[in-house]
Amino acid sequence: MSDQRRKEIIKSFYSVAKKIGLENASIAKVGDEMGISNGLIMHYFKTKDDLLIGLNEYILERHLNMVSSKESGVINSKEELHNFITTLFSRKWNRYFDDGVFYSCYALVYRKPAFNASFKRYLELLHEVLKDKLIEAHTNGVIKNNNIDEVTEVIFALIDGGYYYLGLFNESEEAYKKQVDIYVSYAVNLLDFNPS
Amino acid sequence: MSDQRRKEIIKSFYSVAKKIGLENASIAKVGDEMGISNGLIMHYFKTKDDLLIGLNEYILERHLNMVSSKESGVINSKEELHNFITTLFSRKWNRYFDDGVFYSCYALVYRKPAFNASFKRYLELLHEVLKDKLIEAHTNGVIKNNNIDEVTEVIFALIDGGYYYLGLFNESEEAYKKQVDIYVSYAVNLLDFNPS
DNA sequence: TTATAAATTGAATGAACGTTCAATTAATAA
DNA sequence: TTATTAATTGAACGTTCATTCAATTTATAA
Repeated sequence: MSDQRRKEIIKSFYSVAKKIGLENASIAKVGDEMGISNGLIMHYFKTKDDLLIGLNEYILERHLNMVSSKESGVINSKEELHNFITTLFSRKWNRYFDDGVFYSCYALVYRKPAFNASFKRYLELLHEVLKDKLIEAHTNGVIKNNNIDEVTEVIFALIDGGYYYLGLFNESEEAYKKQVDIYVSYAVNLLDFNPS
Repeated sequence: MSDQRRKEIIKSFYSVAKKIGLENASIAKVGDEMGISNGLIMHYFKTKDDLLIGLNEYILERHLNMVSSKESGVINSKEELHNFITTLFSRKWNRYFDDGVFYSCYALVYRKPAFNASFKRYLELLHEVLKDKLIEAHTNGVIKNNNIDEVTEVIFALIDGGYYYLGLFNESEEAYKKQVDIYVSYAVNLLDFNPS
């Protein structure tokens, strides 16, 4: 099956990029990692750019799936919503997920239209996930704020900006956790909880 | 003068990276751009990695200087503070400043300790600029909120997260401006202005 | 079994890469 | 002027790069 091989190649490309950086990940190294010839990779991807686009889509889809699956539960209480938002701020994602490769892909957004389109779609879907959760929380009377659209955007700016800043620090430091708490508490404050 | 040549080379490296991406900017291309031999570049930078580190420091210093110089005025009114914060959210920076190259550098933070240290220092100084402004505004009775440390961090998360998201959109779109307004208004709301 | 298609190989291509270095030119000091 | 140092050249090195392709193996269908 051709689609499966393509996915295998993308995964190996990702694994190589993780180790040595996206800018150093070459076709030959992916071939070595997989124990196949470089010619075979070129058979499934016309150019290296195609492979890169494939990797980008794979990464974004993977992240989106992880976030979506986390939110399977229904929001019926302040605690549940608080937990969900805390999860969004956490760095546990990057265990399945390399921050360096991710930002290397993001950087391409400014030069390669395919990356821009991919990222845009991904981010809009990601925001949708939180938005749906907040709507649910509002419907269930957990929160009072009904300006869900705006609050979603603001919370996601906090998430992304916080992630960017905290990428410089060590997760295990006390200062790291304190900083996350600040972000989470300001995010939660926007929601105007009903007394429970 | 040796230091000046080094800076010239870094600037040309930056200029090449802007055009074709940091990952494609080679020593030979920088030499071509400057009309000098590639050997000369290696004379001023032992390795390409040294040149990359030089570029990173140049970019961050440049950004920091631009923000610092913007804040020369004293904050004596709500309007002045509002203007300053709006400036921080704006994308006018990237006229002197390539977003793609910037994020490519940031991505290296996760693999190269020198980049991590550089970025950390830069971001902490950058936060300091806003913090000082807010302290000033508080001293001058413009704002009441005296939890300046936290508010600074939250506003900067909004700035960085907003910048990240809006990088996908066209600056001239109406939606872009609306989104910036949301970020700015939420940032300003944190400050608890005195009636003027 | 045989014919056809798909998957895979691996060598070859030319270009570009970072780096080294002996040779040359320009600038500075004695 | 001459001696010394610094700036600069450009060819050469060995490697790696993405890409091409004819040849071969493996799978599928008739």
